[in-house]
Amino acid sequence: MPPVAPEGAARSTARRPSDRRTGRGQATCERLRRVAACLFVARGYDGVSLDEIVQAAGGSKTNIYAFYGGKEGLFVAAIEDALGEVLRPLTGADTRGLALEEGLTRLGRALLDALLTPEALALHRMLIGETGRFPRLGAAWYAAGPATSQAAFAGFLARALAGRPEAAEIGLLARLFHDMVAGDLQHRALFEPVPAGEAERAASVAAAVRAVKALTARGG
Amino acid sequence: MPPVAPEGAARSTARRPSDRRTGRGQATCERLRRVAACLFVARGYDGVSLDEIVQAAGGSKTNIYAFYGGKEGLFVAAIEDALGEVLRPLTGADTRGLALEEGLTRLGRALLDALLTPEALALHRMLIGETGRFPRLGAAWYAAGPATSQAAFAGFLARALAGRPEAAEIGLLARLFHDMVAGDLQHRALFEPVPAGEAERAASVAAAVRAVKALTARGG
DNA sequence: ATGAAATGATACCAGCCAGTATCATTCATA
DNA sequence: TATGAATGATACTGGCTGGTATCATTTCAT
Repeated sequence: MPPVAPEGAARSTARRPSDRRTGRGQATCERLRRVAACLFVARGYDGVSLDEIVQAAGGSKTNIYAFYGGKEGLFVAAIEDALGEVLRPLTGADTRGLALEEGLTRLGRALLDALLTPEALALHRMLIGETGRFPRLGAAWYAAGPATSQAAFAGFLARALAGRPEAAEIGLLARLFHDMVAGDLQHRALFEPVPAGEAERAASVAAAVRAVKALTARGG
Repeated sequence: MPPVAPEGAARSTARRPSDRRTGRGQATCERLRRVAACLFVARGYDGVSLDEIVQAAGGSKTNIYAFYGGKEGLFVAAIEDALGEVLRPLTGADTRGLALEEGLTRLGRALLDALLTPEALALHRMLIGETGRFPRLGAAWYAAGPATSQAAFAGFLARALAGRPEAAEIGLLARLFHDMVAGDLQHRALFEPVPAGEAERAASVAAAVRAVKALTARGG
């Protein structure tokens, strides 16, 4: 039997988060996060047990409590990783020097292809379901997803339109373009097994581009 | 001990769905469905236990197996009810004889108010999460929600524009209008605790209406 | 090298849950 | 009113889960 713990010290034998960490420990820690992200994204928080994660990743439940404090901590860490991973392509398109139509088409298509990825859809689905329990993750998704891509659209529009509309109009245009490109296809993809194919994506982007051109042809 | 069941008959004492149903039974059956809908919508399939439903609704687990065959059956029945309930306002707006701007504004606002209801948002969230397990329900939601309201928009546009654009363009316009009105506000509402207020709703509808007017001013 | 700390494997606990069984009670109907 | 079916209450089963405890093994700083 261990000696009685001094006043204020941990009274149980629960493992405290380690300060020093072994190389092996670091590897296990990352493996756990990667595997957990995959499982959590596919089946949600309640749908995955710690035993399953451990069995797939190696290590042991002890690690989860030592590294992440518990199931919730592992979940948050894993999903924050996945967020950055899935939405990275949103910021990748290079539109310097492109004209309005060409640039919007490229940006819109990049958005659509990123959002309709199976990984992005699964993550989106899961986050919507868990927003009640983990509000911070939902906010992070919105910030990294729609907010980011709308900002990218706005930046391009400001350049391409060379200040013709007022700044406030630019933001609105960007939002409308975003919704016209992605709204319906993403919505349907969340409920159907097979996301829209090449033809539908191109048509959706083309329609949105035509709309923006019509909206900017006169004063707005 | 019951006599040995004849060949092919139910071998266990599990209660078969009843053919005759008592008045009390009918009442319990409906109470179970109502209460279950409320709980399932709020917390999802796994988040609600049969014992909890029974405790809140009265009756007993026996009823659930007799009336609905099990948890899944009760879930599907309850959610199908809720679908019809929540999306009913979508079809309520009367736009006969209204001009383009006035009619679109009224329809758009009706859509937005229906979609941003706490009940609709909770149902939407939950359905997205359970689509993997219950694909039929997701399809039913899309059909009763976006598809229905897009059809309503298309019907009005066809009347208000008096056949000016071709039919194919009408459908596209309706979809774009739907997405411009609801896309961003609904998306945000799914992740934020408080949905958009009066000012934002009016602004979103107004922007979408202006866009449609601009798109139809010339040939489309 | 060596010993304290980090890590791994495993068993365990308490609680929850879907589904079933059993028996008491209530209802519809003849 | 009498009777058989429908309904209600309750307990049980088998399985799973998050979290903890225990002890063996590995790592790494000294």
